[in-house]
Amino acid sequence: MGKSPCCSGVGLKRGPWTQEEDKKLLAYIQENGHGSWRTLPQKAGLKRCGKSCRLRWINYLRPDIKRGEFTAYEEQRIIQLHALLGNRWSVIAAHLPNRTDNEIKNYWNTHIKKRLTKMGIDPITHKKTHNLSSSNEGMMNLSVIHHIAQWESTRLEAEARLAQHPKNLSAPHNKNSNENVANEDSFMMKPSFDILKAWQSGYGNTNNGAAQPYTLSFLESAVSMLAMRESFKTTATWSTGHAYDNVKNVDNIWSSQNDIVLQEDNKVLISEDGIGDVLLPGNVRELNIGEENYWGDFSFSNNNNPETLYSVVF
DNA sequence: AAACGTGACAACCGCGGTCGG
DNA sequence: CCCGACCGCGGTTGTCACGTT
Repeated sequence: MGKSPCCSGVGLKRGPWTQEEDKKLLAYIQENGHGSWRTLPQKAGLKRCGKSCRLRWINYLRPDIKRGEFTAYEEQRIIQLHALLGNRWSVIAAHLPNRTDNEIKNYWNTHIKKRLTKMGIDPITHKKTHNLSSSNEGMMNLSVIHHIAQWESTRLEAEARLAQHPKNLSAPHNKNSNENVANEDSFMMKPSFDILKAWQSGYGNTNNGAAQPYTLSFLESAVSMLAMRESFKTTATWSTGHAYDNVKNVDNIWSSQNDIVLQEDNKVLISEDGIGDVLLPGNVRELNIGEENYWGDFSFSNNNNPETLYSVVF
């Protein structure tokens, strides 16, 4: 369409913003709103192009932006959303309150991408790329296997939903972004949120130093997780006061709510008594989590219904 | 202390979609 | 319907801070 480059105008400033410029932009928008970005710079007394102003506002000056390090919860959420959505940063950002798409994109490129690669996971496809040979091989493999299984699961579910309701696939870059997100929440995003519930109870320790338990939820998956089942096959009777009371004889022991606690020293305490909440001496197993994969993963299956497999993420 | 390398992230660029005349 | 202006997105680059040699 032959558009002129936005920031090539004569006399327009480029590069890092000064405090003075920030003040001018902030003051103008707080007073008048941004209106047309094209005309804003002149009105605000800035020698910048509208595009540059918009970017500065959206990615830096906006008052509702949350800055600082990403929490483990946010990181997990990014990974899961990326597995489902790919590089649709704006959609991913819509599900991480107060984070910008640019910030998430940068964080992905500089942190998460490298970590996944190191774990032997292709950050684009979320599939395993090679065998691991680190000292944490066992744990790393579990993590990788689960990551892949989870990705496959979300992908298959999303595809199934798409096949059932193709017309519901909203067009990208909808002008009305809120509407767009709402559609995805109720439709495309559902599998992802099922998984994400696992992290919603918080992370690590509380302010007073007490261990904070996780609230776990489970995603039924049709994906074969044989490798993981073999690794952790221990038959135990499982009975809890929680939502899965009716499930007995679970292959693996990690199953009820509130009985897994992540400690600061990268270990996980697991209650074997199935009571949850209270980790009684003698009924606790200690489990090392790989140095960087605090999404250390486990699954268990229900012997009464071998077809039903669950994934647990913490 | 200087040069160099690396990581983090802010900022820019070009493309495609949307809207209004 | 067409076309140009505008906006928003994702990929890429630039800049700075910090660590290492």
